[in-house]
Amino acid sequence: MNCDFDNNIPIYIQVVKWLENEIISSRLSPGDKLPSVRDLANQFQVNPNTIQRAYREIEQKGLCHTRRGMGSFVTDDKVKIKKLLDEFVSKEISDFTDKMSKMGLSDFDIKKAIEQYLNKGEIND
Amino acid sequence: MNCDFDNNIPIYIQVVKWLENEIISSRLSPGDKLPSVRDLANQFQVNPNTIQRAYREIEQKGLCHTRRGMGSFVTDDKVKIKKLLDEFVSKEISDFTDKMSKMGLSDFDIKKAIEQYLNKGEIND
Amino acid sequence: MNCDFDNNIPIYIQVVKWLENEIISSRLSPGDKLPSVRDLANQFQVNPNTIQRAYREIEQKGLCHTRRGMGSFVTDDKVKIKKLLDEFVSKEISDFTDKMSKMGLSDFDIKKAIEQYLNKGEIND
Amino acid sequence: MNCDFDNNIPIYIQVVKWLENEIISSRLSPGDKLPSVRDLANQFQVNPNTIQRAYREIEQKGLCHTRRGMGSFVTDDKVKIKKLLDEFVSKEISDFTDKMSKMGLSDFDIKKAIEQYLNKGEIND
DNA sequence: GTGGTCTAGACCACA
DNA sequence: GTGGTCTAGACCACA
Repeated sequence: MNCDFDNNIPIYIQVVKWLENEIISSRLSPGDKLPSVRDLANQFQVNPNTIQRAYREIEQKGLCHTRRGMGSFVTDDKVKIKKLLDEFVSKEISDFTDKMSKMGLSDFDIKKAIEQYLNKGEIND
Repeated sequence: MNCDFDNNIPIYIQVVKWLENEIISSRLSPGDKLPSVRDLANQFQVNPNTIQRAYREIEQKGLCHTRRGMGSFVTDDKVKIKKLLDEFVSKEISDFTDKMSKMGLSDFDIKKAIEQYLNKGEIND
Repeated sequence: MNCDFDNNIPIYIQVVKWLENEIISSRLSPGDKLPSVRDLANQFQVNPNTIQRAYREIEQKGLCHTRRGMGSFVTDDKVKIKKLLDEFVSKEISDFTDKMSKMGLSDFDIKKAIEQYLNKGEIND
Repeated sequence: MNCDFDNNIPIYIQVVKWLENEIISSRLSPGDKLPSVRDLANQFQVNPNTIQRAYREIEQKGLCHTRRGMGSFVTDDKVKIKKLLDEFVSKEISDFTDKMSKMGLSDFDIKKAIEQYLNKGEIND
């Protein structure tokens, strides 16, 4: 994240996305404590209210639960997390291939472009 | 597009993206007349001011020019359009693979997932 | 309502309850425009943000939808409204009779007490 | 009670309500020893300070008195308890019928709904 | 320390 | 005019 918010999207939405990302990618595990509202506000240099709103949203989605005075914790529902991960990956793939198709790339072009991009990375490493 | 705007992003920005897309994908060719502000406002069911603003933006980017009383026309600068297309494709590919990597997919996983998705489409067609 | 909030319950929750009440009791009909955020804030003498939060909650519950720049409108889903009314009435009745039972009143006592209370009203009118 | 607190109301207030309820319903009789602060804190899984505060409140209302080293005891003032019971019942009845009226139920509807609800219980028992 | 609510007020998007 | 986001900062509930 590194605080580089897109100015055209509400900050709290971007924080929601970031938190969901942390959870479904397992960088935060079930039961883990999320950073405190104040800490994250400080880290991202935004108002605590903005962070709080983001936390409220992901709590409503059932991705975490809050214990007053103690903090917020990632849900223990591993099935839910897995399902969200699968949905996320599927959606990204279909969005990506759709965009490429609209730009005139054939399926073959798409596969080739991906492979070239990934191989380039391998050589660089 | 189909008028399904994301409520969290200014509509004029989404219209800009849509117009750029039309141009760099060659659905609108160099020299083609863009739809009139009124028509597009009507089609997207938004305020003409919003479309106006989008047109102003892509004109500033040099993607179109306006001729008084005649309308707006796609730039004739094919090199510029081609360059934008290449940049767009590169950016989408790197964004996509980055997201997949962050979700824990290896390069091999990514290629496989793409292939599966594309093959599925072939069978269905 | 008349602005007499219970100090022990968050104001926005009380506003949510009030709005739900207006809708399920049909004092506001499907499609009706809700008061503007600013107007209601003024009427209840609370901060617009507080009212906005209440509106956000009932929108999430599907009781209204918001059109930017135009206002919020009661949902057209009459079935949903009817269902909520039925649930509300059932819950109030069971809560009420439970409380009365816990206070030692028999079913007969409860019926009698209700009748006496209602008849008293009739005579007074 | 069963520890299912409403998160939107201070817990100590909910404990006060619960204790008053125990007393005016005669589940706790005049002179009876109230549970110790620690026991109740343990039973409700809340901080002892919270229970302490609730006890202070009902002591101020004259519903119990504390004897150093012995615990808290329900007041012996039966008249006071009876009066509170009557007030409670009256208030609940008028609140209930008011709510039902606001939902558009006539007096007849209210009586009928109560009777149906109570009869249903009888059959099930 | 940690979360929750609320206010006053700024500024933006859209009609 | 109408809704939406955000900030700075106060004050409360709970551990």
